[in-house]
Amino acid sequence: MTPDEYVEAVLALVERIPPGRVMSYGAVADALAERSGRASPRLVGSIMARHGGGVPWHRVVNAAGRLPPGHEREARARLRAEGTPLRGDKVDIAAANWSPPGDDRTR
DNA sequence: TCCATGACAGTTT
DNA sequence: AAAACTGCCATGG
Repeated sequence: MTPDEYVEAVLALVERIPPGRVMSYGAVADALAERSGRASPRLVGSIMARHGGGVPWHRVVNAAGRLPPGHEREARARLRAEGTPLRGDKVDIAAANWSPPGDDRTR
């Protein structure tokens, strides 16, 4: 799989995240690992930083529910507008965690 | 080609 | 419970 397609797959998955829900970078990487065979949370993060400009990146947070550095304010505002379960300035992962349809592991 | 860096995660101290 | 350390894989210099 070429890097470009990998990026495309990540963006596609992020776009599929329904409003009010979020996914951790690790979850995205894991879901993608089944198709690409290789993935790491860092990669997803890097990809989002470089190509995340056209997708709801605010629906992707790190495992701690922490918002991306430099965009915390914006992400917080958007998440709150979408009804995402927020715990202070973080996302309530336990309640907002989402997995893509077709992924049997969490089902 | 090798070294350093990065919207992260999981484990151990 | 919080902080620090190590592991991950691809990209940039």
